[in-house]
Amino acid sequence: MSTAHSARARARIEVTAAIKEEARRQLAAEGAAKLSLRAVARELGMASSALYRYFPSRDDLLTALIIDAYDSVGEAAEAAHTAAADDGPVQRWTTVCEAVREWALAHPHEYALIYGSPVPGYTAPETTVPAAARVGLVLIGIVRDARLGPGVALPALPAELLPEAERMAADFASDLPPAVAPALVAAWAQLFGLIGFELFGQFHRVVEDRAAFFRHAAGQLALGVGLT
Amino acid sequence: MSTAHSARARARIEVTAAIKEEARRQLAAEGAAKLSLRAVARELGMASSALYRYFPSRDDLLTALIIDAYDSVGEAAEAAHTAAADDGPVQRWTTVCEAVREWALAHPHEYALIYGSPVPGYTAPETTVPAAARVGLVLIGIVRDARLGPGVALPALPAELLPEAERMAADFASDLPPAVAPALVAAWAQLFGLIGFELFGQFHRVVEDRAAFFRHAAGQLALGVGLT
DNA sequence: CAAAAAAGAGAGCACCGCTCTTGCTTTGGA
DNA sequence: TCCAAAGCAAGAGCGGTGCTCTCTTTTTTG
Repeated sequence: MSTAHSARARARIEVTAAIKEEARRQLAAEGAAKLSLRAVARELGMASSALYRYFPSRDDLLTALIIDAYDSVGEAAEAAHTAAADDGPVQRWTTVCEAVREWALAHPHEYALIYGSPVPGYTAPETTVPAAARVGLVLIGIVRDARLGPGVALPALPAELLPEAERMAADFASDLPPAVAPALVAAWAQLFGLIGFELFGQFHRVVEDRAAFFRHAAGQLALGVGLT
Repeated sequence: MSTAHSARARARIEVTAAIKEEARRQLAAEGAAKLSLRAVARELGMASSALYRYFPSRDDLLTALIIDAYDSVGEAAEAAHTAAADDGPVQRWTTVCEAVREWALAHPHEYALIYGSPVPGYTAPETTVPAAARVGLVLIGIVRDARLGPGVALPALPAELLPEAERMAADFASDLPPAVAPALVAAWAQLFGLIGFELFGQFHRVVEDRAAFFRHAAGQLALGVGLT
């Protein structure tokens, strides 16, 4: 047996962590495109071939970084959520959105890795799903906590969207009215549209005071999901 | 002189077009990351070094493809706009949004090239700006044509956003009330958030009937910019 | 203690972007 | 008309990449 306490197992954990750490350094410095296994190995003083004992391919290393990035932004959102526990729903929503934006501005290459175009052959492994959901869960939680009654000003759904909305609600918002689910998903996607456009330069010469613009847009998103 | 009519100049234009065509083929087939100058040259039966007479670097080739992609999606939006000239504003807005979405679904790698994470060393040249603006101009035009009066249900702007909104309006919506400008930019970014999330797999196991979902979300965006 | 498993190291393959040098062809002015 | 200049194609080569294979060393385990 012995998965945990042998010296070799401990060393493996440490080396794996060191590889990821150095890879994250290079990712932050130069972007995913320039992340090189050989450079990581060089920096760690090991032969590049030895690195393949820990990550069978460059894509596997990237996948590990992707999961970490999802967890990192998820943690940022959760921390902002708990820190704003005493505020009203709209304020709480806006605070979480701003936390996500600030995480993105602080980690642009990591953001690009997870919310930009898929890097290699673009097959996001199933492993990343739970980590990817964390930000969404925080947003759902805010709406859930607000316990909006059925009378809130959410527009009626068109008939063609009704089954989809009920399926969505059953999946991840079982205690909320079905009309909320599509609005929530849309706001979730739109949030990252705003952040991505800012980060990737589409707001160049279009938006100057980006913090104020984002705050207002995030507040509007909150209204769109029925928060008041 | 002689820019146009020498045999050499004609050949240059043809070869340049052939290179871009083959590059676009590879881009569509494998994505920007796998686009290789050597492979393009190989496919065209020329030495890879000869290709550098036409594009001084791989990034320059990519930039040319980026501009073409912006023009392509811009044309799609404009065509949808003119085709829907008889519809009401909301319907027209939705139609244009759907045209952009369909272009993205048909050209995913091109979409990723222009709206995903910046590919190489991420310095979008100033040349791309006019092409990049085309979709936005179509959306502005719809709102402008709708000639919404000041009484439309756009929420009041917070004080901190007022100067920014006036600057925006002066820049690209001089004949519209200032409150429209930030709403328009936000809707523009959110539109690509919706499309990007669908295209890059974030809707996996979240949204099933994506066309219906998108149609509804696009309609909500129209309301958000004051269309009725 | 010996066999087995894990890990490191090196050489090598095929590919990449890019540069430099060497010839050949077209062009345009004297 | 002829000839220098400019434009173009091709080849060799440099340093880099991901990845594989083989060989040796180290650690774990029965």
